[in-house]
Order: sequence, then structure tokens, then C-alpha cells
Amino acid sequence: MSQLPEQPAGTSVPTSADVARLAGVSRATVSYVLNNNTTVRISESTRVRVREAAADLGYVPHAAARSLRAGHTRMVLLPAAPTPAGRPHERFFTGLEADLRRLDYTVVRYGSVGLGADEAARAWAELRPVAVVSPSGITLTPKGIGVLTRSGAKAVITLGPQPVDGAHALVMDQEEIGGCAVRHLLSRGRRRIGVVIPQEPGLAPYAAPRLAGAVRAVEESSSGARVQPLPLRFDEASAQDLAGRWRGLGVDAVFAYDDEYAMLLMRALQDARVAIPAETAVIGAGDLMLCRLLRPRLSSVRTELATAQPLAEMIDRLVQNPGGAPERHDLLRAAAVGREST
Amino acid sequence: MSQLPEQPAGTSVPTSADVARLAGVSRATVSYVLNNNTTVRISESTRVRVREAAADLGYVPHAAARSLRAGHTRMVLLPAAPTPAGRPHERFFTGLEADLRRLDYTVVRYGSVGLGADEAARAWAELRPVAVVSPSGITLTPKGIGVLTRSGAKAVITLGPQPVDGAHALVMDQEEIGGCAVRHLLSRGRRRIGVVIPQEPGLAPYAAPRLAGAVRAVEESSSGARVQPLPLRFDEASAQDLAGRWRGLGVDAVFAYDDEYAMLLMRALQDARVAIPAETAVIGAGDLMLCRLLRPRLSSVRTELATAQPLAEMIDRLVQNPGGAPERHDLLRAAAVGREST
DNA sequence: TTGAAAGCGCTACCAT
DNA sequence: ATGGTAGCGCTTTCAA
Repeated sequence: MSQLPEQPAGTSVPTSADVARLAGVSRATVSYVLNNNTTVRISESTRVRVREAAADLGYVPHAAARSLRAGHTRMVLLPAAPTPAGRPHERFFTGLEADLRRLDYTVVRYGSVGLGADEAARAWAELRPVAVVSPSGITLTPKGIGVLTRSGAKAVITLGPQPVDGAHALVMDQEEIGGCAVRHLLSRGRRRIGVVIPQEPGLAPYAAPRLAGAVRAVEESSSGARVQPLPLRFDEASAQDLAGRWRGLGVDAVFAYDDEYAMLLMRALQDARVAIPAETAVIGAGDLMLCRLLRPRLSSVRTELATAQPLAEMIDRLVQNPGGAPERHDLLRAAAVGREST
Repeated sequence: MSQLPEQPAGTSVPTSADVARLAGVSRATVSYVLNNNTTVRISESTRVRVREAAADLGYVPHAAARSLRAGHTRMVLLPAAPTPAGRPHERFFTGLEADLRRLDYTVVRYGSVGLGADEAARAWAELRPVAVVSPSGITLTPKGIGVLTRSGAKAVITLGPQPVDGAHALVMDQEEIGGCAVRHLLSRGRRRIGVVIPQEPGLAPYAAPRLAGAVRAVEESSSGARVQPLPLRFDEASAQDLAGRWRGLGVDAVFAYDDEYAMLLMRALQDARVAIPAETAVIGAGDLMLCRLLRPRLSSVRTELATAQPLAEMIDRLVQNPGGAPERHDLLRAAAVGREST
């Protein structure tokens, strides 16, 4: 048995002292090496040993300790104004924030523009959050989850179209949206169904499962219907191009990804004299106000985000009682709303 | 007094030790009092003295030190996914974030839902940011600015329709938007001009100056035109109600606050058989995609946000060289885009 | 009822 | 080239 006091294996967060001990150097040296301090000369062999020790332990520096020592931060605060008339997404986060504040948490929205998944996880870990709610758009890897939990996060929750292994998941089941849209179109007697695939890169994690759900709904219907993916950029030229080729595509209905793409496409189709819904039915998703303002009124898949309250309570529960098996909850209820466009 | 809220070299950020010294007690007592620790009994007179000392010094606890000592945080991290197809506002902030990260700053979007202006400023100050960029929606008061600078913020910058005394300001001149809209309508020969006033509370800081700009443009035109404010909520019922009273209002043009309100109102007017633009001209603001998708195509005031790059550089400059006179920069360039609706 | 002091993790100064 | 160590601001235990 080692004579050194044993660290409770999983529970304690490694510090620079741990790295120093493992590398057989002082904490000062660790600091010099890891910060690439150039005013001090450290032998290459020591550098390597320190870096390896840090990597072995999964060491992540503690931002609070660092800035306490430094006497200042490099933090630029961007207070987020509550958005009264925001998108459903924004309203959800604003509500979550309020609920968590009520439970005495400090809510920080941390930007990670231009960072890769694991870089981002590391940057988050430096802040030592007690909980992380990661939206899609940043794909949290199992490795990233490890970094976060090892740095003290009690609850790591992914929030997006698909769950991630090893984290709790709030799933917004995008497949169901595609499924709802297609079942609605099938019920209207349509059989050759186009599905818009937005070409904006950030939307892929949503677009792919919506298409998959559409395909599955067709297969399960045994109707002999078929699905045709339709790439579309969010600009008029792309929409006009698609509309110009419309009759050649031979589709009698289209699920346009969401309401805004639907509006764009519908206008282009109308300009190309494609009758809606006679010739082609159109359905969007999101059930925004604009559905009711367009003519014909736009059918849509209403997606109801559960209120944030249960999520706030779930976070609180996981923080107080961490370590259970990953939970998975569905957060999205989808239902088609038929209007004049289908 | 209303000069620069400077941070002279000798005056540093007050700590609990300073409070203790001023109150003539120990740091422990300060901690007990300010945290309302109930396990320890402190005389009422001491409590009062401590609180007064804290208030006198403008003491704000240091969140990093607190969580370092506690060994854990109550921080819930809400990583903000980059929004590729977001609103101009969001894209601006995302760009700012990337630019600042490149300058090696840590960008944190801090929510303050349900907090008053000075409460919020205090909460921000606890994080000891080196710079704060405060959007409208949270009205930063001179007092709040003082709290922030005294806690070490080198650059406090307001970002919104109006500058705030004592802080640097990036002004998004909302009056100019109203002015542009009205001058455009006047040039189209309209003389009785309605101006939509959204009833959503968060929009007041924008709505009021847009109206003011509209009024001023009319006055300066010496055209004998008049302006009529038109309250409107963002729902169909409110729009239908307004449209139903339309002919009694005697307006021949309307500046509809922004494109989305314009879309809502235009639909209601069309449903009420008000001819656009023959009977009433409509202009929005924002020049969103939907302007080109509506029929008639919606005229709009294009508002060009300067890119975030200069702001990031300004922040960096102020951090490195703080204490100058408040700067003021205009961030918005507005120009009317005439389409079929006017 | 209050105070003295330890120590959270880190970096920078001053020794070797 | 590397180590010892002080101290950032705070809370909390123990002692007075």
C-alpha cells in the first residue's frame, strides 16, 4: 500500500499540486510549464513529464483561483436582455434561467464560438460549473462529458435532437416533427412528398432527423408513397431555382423544414404559378404567427416545448443527488395543425 | 461629480477586510452579518455598523474568492450555440464574442431575468468582469455604473437606443429609423401618418424614440403632415381591432414599428379590404427576408449594424487604457428601402 | 459575542 | 533549472 494518503478516487478534482506530485516537480514548475511561461527556463524533459502528468490526471486549471491570484479577470460580461417576444427557444432558456435563479443558482450563458467540442468542454470546465446544459450546435462528446464531471460538474445534460452517451438527455425529438408532417400530408391523400433540407450548416442536426422521421412515417404507412429530399438555401434565388424545377420533380406535397423556409418556398411556388394546395401542399413547422398571416394560411407542425420548470427541478435534483444512471426525457410534443395550405 | 467615474491608483476594490476595519470588527463578523448566518449570534448594533460600513464602501463580495473557499459553485452553465441564421442582433453578439475571444477575453453572457437595474449591476459586479457591454432592456443607471467600475470594470459600455450618463455608449439611433420611415412616406405624398407603438413592455425603449424621430421628421418637413400613435399588441385580435377602426382614423400611411408588426398589420388591413398602398401605405423596419416575400412587397427601413469588430477593439483599448472621457459611437445606419407597399 | 487563523488553487517573487 | 512560499478574498472552525 502507498504511504501517501489516498485520494477518494472519483470524487476529488485534480489540482496543480496533484500534477506536481505525479511529475515529481514543484507546483511552481507546473505553473511555468502549463502557462508556457517564457521568462523561466525549464528543461524539455521536465516539460514533457509535467504535460503528461496533467493529461493523465485530466487536469483543468481553476479559473476562479487563477483570477483571484491575478487580481483581475479577462472576463467580458454580455448581460443578456430578456427577450419578451423571442423565439420559442429563447423563451425556453429565459424561463429556465428564471426558474434556476429562484433555486439560487447563478446562470451563465457561455459562448464558445469557434471552439471545437472538446476545447469547449475544457473551457467550460475551467469555470467549475455545478451543472451544464448543453444545447445542440455544440456536440458534447463522451470525452467532454468526462472532463466536465471530473472537474466537479454534478449534472451534465444535453439538450438537443439526439442524446449523447454518458450524459443525461433532454431530447427534442426532431424525427417526430418530420413524422407528424408526413402523416398529415398522407392523410390529405398526398403520395409524393418533398422534404426541404436547409443548406445552412448549423441546421443539419435538426434537418437530418426530420428527414429520417419523414422517411420512417412513409415506410410505416405502407401507402406506397415516396420521399424526396430537396436542398434549399435560405435565400430567394435558391427558392426560385427550386420552384422553377418544381414540375419536373413530380412532388404533390412538401414538408418545408420550418415555417420560415415554408414561407420562402411558398412564395416562390406561387410566383411560379404552382397552385397551393391544389397542385402542391405545403407544411412548415413551429406554428409561428406568420402561419396565420400567410395566404393560403400555412399548415404547420406545432412543437410544444415543455415548460422549463421541470428541467430546473431536474437539475436541482441531480446536483443534490448526483451519480444516477443517465436519465432521458422527451421535451417535445409535436402535432400537425392543418390549415389552408394542405 | 458627473465626470469620469475614475479608479485612482490608491483606491482599490473594497474587500471584507476594509469593511471590517471601517466597522471596527473582524472579517469573520463581517462575513456572518452579510451572509445572514443564523448559527452565530451577533448583536444588532454590530450588524447595523457592518451593514453601514459595507454600504459606505460600496462593498461587493468577490464571487471567485467565495466559490474557491466553498469548494464548489452554484453556477449552471448554459453554453450558447452559435446561431447561424439568427436575427441581426444575435449575429452581432456572436461576432463580437468571436472577436473578443481572438483578443483572449472570456465572454460570458449573464442572464439577469427578474432583476432590477441596480440588483443586476451588483450581481454582475460580483463576477469582477473587466468589461461590461450592457444591452438595452436592462437599463444601467449611473449608480450601477459606479458599482461596476468600483469593482474593477475597466470598460462599461451601454449598447442601446440611448446613452447612459457616465458610461461609454454605442448608440443605436432609433430616432433615425422613425425619421427615415416618415421622410420616405412624406416623399410618397402621404400626410397623415400613423406610427405603431408595440404594447410589449420590453420594446418601449425602442418604440418611444422611433416615434420621436417620426414626429421630428414631420416637424422638420414643414409639410403640414401629422403623426398619430397607434398602440398595437403582437396578436391577430389586436391587429383586427385596429384594422376595423382604420377608416375612422383617417391615416393614409403607417410606420409599423418593424417588419413583423408590419406583416401582422398589413394582413389585418388587407382582410379589412384596405387597399395597400392605394388607400394606406405601409412601411416596416429591419428589412427582413419577409419584406420581399409579402405581397405587396413590404417597404422597410434597412438598419445596418456596424460589424462587431470595432466594438471588440474599442473594448480592448478601454481595458488597456481606462479612464478617458465617455466615448459615444453611432452603430446604426438607417435607410428606407421603397417597395410596393408604399 | 467576537476574533484569530487556516486554507481553497493558483502564480510570481526570490531563493537555491 | 527548479523549489519554497506568500498571498489574492473569502468562509468557517476553534478559541477566547
